[in-house]
Amino acid sequence: MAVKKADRNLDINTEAKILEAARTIFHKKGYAATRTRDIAEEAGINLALLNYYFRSKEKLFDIIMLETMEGFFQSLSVVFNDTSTSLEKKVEVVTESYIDLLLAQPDIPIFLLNELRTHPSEIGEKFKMKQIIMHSVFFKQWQEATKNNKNQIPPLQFMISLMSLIMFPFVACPIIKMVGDLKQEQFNKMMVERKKLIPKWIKAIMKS
Amino acid sequence: MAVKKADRNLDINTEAKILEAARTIFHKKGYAATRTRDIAEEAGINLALLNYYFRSKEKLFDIIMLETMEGFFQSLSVVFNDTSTSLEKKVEVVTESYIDLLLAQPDIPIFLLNELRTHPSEIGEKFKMKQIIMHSVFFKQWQEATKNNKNQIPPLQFMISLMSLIMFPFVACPIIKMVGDLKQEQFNKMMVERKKLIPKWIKAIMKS
DNA sequence: AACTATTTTAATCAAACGATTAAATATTTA
DNA sequence: TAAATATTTAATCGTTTGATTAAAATAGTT
Repeated sequence: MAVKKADRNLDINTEAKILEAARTIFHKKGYAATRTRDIAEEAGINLALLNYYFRSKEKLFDIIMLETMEGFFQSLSVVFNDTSTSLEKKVEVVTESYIDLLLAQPDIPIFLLNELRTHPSEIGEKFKMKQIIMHSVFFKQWQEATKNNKNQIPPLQFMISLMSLIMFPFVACPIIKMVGDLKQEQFNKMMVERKKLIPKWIKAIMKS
Repeated sequence: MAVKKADRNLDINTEAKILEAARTIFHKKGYAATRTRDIAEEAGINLALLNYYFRSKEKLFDIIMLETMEGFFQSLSVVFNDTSTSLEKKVEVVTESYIDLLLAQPDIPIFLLNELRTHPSEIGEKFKMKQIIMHSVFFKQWQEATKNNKNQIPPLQFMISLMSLIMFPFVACPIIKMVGDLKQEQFNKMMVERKKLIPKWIKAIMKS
């Protein structure tokens, strides 16, 4: 009896196990291609248990979706509103921290983008992304830094480009590996290289 | 009777109608979220007819997938191997033609990327993308142009960045619209702006 | 130990979905 | 025109899938 109790405590909360399995499968396959039975199997539990804890596939998905978006935009918010760092430093920090994040969890961008495309975004509206990004310290610094350029680059255009350079390679990973005939390890090495390249390029763009 | 025949000729080939409907729905929802009944309804035909013409959902999908990839990479191949234009001109042409393509069919990049992620790529291997891109005139010109730089940018890194700047905004369209509080029309206007911005930025990067 | 509440399972339901069949209609060919 | 072929439909089959139910196992409490 005592042993059994110890065993139970070892393999975490059942709820947590289900959530972890759901995260894995949803991130990998997306909502539509995911079967609740897959999640149950991955979690090592019965299918009925999943519905007992989370009522429905959609409710479970909403939790994962919300949690994923939060995790993804939080880092951005923190870095962008640091009043103690320069614009250039922010670019370096954002680039480095996001590439690290994506190396650890490469499925997240395409998961988010693909689900936001299909699911008309009830979820997305919960985030005050507009507030977080458009009124950030980063944005004010950018406008300050480029106000003397003849052709000032619109802040949103700049923002989009920075995020493109950081995130797109992970979204396009399968194609890049095909075109460049790379294995996962070589691909990752390239992404690490980009931590240095992207800030350089951004500086070059700002001076233009 | 003559009238009926005329009617029939008007509404194209039934096969073509089904293909067009399949293209629309698959591009919009992806394979897993698409129901064959949706395609039949969109095409204005019976469900059985779809299977009569194309045997199965998967066979129909493969046709659309192949056709979509071909269309998407062909333009690239043509521009990249034009021996009569300069490197800078090629960047301009690629940027402009691809942004035009994506303004007309904005769903294509995320459709392709998402399907390539799930479906282990039997399809992808049919394309000799490596040949097309890595041995293109464009690549040789790039290496020539940057060979005197202290830190030569690896061609594949450059290629990735160019494609990122062009394509990612369309993939991230829903988020960008949320962050910038934009309507579709305003978003499109921004993309048109980028036709001029991206070649400028690329030049700035090349000089660095 | 006895009782209650919680957790887990096996079995099953009902709807959704891809696919098939057999028959009807239209078109082409002889 | 008659026979043969191609096109289209209504009805339905068999699986898959999300969800439920009722009962068993376990944990917690007195």
